[in-house]
Amino acid sequence: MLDESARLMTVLRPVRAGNAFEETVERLLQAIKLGVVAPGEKLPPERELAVRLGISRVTLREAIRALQEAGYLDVRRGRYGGAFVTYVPPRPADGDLRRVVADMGTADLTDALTFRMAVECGAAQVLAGTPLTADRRAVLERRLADLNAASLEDYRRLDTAFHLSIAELTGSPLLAAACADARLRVSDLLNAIPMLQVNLDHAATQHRAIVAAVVAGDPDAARRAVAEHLEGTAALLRAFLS
Amino acid sequence: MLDESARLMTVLRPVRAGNAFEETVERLLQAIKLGVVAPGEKLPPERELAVRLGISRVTLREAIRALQEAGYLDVRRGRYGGAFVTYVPPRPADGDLRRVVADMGTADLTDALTFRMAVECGAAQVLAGTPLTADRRAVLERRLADLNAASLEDYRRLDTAFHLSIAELTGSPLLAAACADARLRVSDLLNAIPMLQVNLDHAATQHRAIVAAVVAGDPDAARRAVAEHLEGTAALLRAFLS
DNA sequence: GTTGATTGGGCTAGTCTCAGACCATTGATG
DNA sequence: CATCAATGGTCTGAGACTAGCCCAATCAAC
Repeated sequence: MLDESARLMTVLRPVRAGNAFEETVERLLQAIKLGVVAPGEKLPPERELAVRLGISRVTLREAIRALQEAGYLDVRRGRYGGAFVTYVPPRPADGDLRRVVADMGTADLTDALTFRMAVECGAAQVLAGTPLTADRRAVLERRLADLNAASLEDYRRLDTAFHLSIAELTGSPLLAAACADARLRVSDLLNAIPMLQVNLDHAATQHRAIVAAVVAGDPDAARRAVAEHLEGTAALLRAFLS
Repeated sequence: MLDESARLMTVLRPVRAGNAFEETVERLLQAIKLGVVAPGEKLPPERELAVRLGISRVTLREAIRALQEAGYLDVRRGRYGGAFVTYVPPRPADGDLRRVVADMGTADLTDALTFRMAVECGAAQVLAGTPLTADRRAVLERRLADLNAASLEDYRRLDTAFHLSIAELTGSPLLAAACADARLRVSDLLNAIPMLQVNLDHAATQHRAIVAAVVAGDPDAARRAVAEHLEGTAALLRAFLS
């Protein structure tokens, strides 16, 4: 990765990650696992969703059927029907984390963690560096409050919502997409980490620090706060690499 | 973008940017415009390139033919033949910038600038935050020296190389790809900006500051140095939005 | 109940894309 | 000058994907 060919690797990477079906399954799984569509809610109607995803309804339906058979969705016909999310993130059990880490491979893991660190810090910095309108500030503080009031059941979903809103509030779709992508790549890991009260308290303090720095308009502090927050996760995961 | 639906927009975005042909043209144009394949050099052989891009040779050849007809490539048959890059970035003329900005639209422009700011600052921060081996440090300083010694003809290409090596040196392919993507989205803009000596001198100072901060292992300073550097470009472009 | 709007289910004809094989050209090498 | 390896040029049959259409089920409203 040190020589001239690094950029060839970067730019001449695969144009498509797989076929349309696979990519669609992946994308829907994103929406479900990131909690964009919460358990009990339903996906948009097939026709609308197909347009949004830029694929045909046939392909979308194949993907939905795969997720249905895998137990993520419950599809019901007729008016007020739809594809309802049944997936509830399982409570992490001992050994889950080690298994997930082993499944990913150390290279992908460090790549994902590095990527997440860069884009989330960048997003926080950018957001802190621009004047925050009152309503945007309200959104951020609302997400923080929601997260602090969350049950264990909802915690990961609302944590995701909080983190992603930082990127969304910058107003850059590209940045929001990058952060969503980064989050997804570590979501299996996060779901496998036991949620201990001491860790949650620690995270809550860090979340408040992030919001405070953003509201104060201090890019350096925002960057540091996010970095510190993510470093906690990274350090925990790195312990499993040795 | 402030409500719940922001994440729906983010996650349920199009699965594919277009058909395989269009995406391939775009990707090859990246390689050419970013100077990954310099003028006079040739692309890898079709068979190899098709495998790398994950597409069929037929589709790749259609893309190559399009770029040939558009004047970017000169394709020669036989041994030692290949698709040679003929494109040389044109010297910016007055009015180019205004036209390019108008073509992009203000929304896409601010999106691209914001995205670039976030990922490049994030990359510099990450790189500064990890111990730099001697050879990696040498690569970075080599790129800086190359850039400082560049002719006007080579400047943009080597500037790209310098900026991208920061992301590449983090060792994260995802981050490298994000930075390459960000750079590409502003490359037409950068190419339309007249290269004035005073600006080049200014940029050179900032580039040195970035390298110094990275080498010193100071993430905050690195982040600030990159932010300041990119802010110059952004400010110049924003002037065309009013 | 009947109706009507909304939603999933399914079919078909046509286009895009692919894998693989074979042909044509070039030019360094012996 | 003949050879041959590397490279672009071309064809074909199969599979993936799409657009558009109509059918079937459901359920609130009347």
